[in-house]
Amino acid sequence: MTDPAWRYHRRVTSRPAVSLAQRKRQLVVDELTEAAFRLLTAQGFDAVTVDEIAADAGVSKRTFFRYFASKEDVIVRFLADLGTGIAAGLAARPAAEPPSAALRHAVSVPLAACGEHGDRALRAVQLILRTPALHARFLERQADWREELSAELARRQGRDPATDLYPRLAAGMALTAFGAVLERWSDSDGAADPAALTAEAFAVLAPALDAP
Amino acid sequence: MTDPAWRYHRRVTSRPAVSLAQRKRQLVVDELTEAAFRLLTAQGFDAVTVDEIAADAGVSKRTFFRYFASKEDVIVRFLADLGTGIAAGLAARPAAEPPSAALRHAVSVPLAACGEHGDRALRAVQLILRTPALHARFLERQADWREELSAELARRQGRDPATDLYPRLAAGMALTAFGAVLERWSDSDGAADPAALTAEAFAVLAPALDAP
DNA sequence: CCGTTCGTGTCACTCGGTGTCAAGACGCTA
DNA sequence: TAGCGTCTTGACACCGAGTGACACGAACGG
Repeated sequence: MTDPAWRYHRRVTSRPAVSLAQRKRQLVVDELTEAAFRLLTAQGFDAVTVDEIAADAGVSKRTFFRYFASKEDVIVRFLADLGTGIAAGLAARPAAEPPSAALRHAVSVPLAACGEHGDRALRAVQLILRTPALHARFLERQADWREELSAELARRQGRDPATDLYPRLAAGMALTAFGAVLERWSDSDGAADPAALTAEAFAVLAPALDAP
Repeated sequence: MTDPAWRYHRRVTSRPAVSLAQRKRQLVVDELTEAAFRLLTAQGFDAVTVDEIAADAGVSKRTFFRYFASKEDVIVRFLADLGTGIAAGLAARPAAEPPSAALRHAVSVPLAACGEHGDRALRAVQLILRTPALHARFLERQADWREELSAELARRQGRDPATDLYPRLAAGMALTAFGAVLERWSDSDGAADPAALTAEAFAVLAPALDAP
């Protein structure tokens, strides 16, 4: 799950690039995720038990918890994985770029990934935003992203995060924008353009983000 | 719990101002909250069961859940109740006041209440910020506050929340400041001054909050 | 004094989540 | 090909959060 790209590797030598065991593990992950999505989106989060998801995927409940930390994890990971690269995305931006533009690009990475996945990502977002338990877990993840973003911002601008509130606030603002865009996108059933919404949101935040 | 002021009413006629049943209920709430605080702060959130809290307060587990929706609720409610008035606090500010100042005052209300409760509030905040399960629930509450704040901001400025991102973003910024202040206050073991931190945070946000 | 209402404890149950263990599949080596 | 260690799995037992049902007793109203 950490690097989905492996799935497209092809065996070129007598030894496979990825082991059989790895492929089997990925197969189970996919099957479980698929089953969870189908059942949860159809019947609601609370109406489906972990046993049902596991049975639908053809494994035991115990095995489910060997792959996912919690019932929420199956769904949240879908988005959460997208956000892990957010701080790295910021680090990749040129140092001369103003914070508002750099942060906008960093946040656009997971947002763009959302758009690509199309229907699956949209349903995940809608399910998360409408289910309190999932929403809570998602916010927890966002708090982790905020720490990373904050640290990277402090490094980038040579600020001391222990005394200076700016990095923490700027990271929070960027994620506020992220959340707002996700909400609009979800409410519009995918009709709204995430990139346009992001630009609009950062236009509002820019005066504070780029203040001297 | 919705109106703690009743506790200070005194009986002036032959009929008590509040019924015996009400006072008994409040007594149970206090006892349960007290027990939860003592046990959870001493041993950690996961190391204490609801049965233990209930037994310590002299009631059954079933009764605990008649007063609190979940184990997290006992602690989170402590802060959550403070935040319910945030939107009302904003509504009470003069219409001519710039958003940054109005929001700062609105957010200061629960923050000031924190300072008054002294040690109890500090321990609650520290427990919440250090316990993932509690943190998640707290963030959920904050999301509720954000909706209220957002609606009140839209009303206040005559903006349409369906098309205009500003109210949603401004509310998010205010709560980002709130969270940052809480974090600093918690990390400093109560040494930092919430009011000063709040002023500092809103100085950063003001350019975006008050932009034309 | 009696019927009603309300709060409570007990019991039984569901479900999320974990520890343990034995059995099977795989890879390596002789 | 037989044997051996490693990894994954399912089965089972178990804990704790949370809920529904019911019966009991105390307070309230007539």
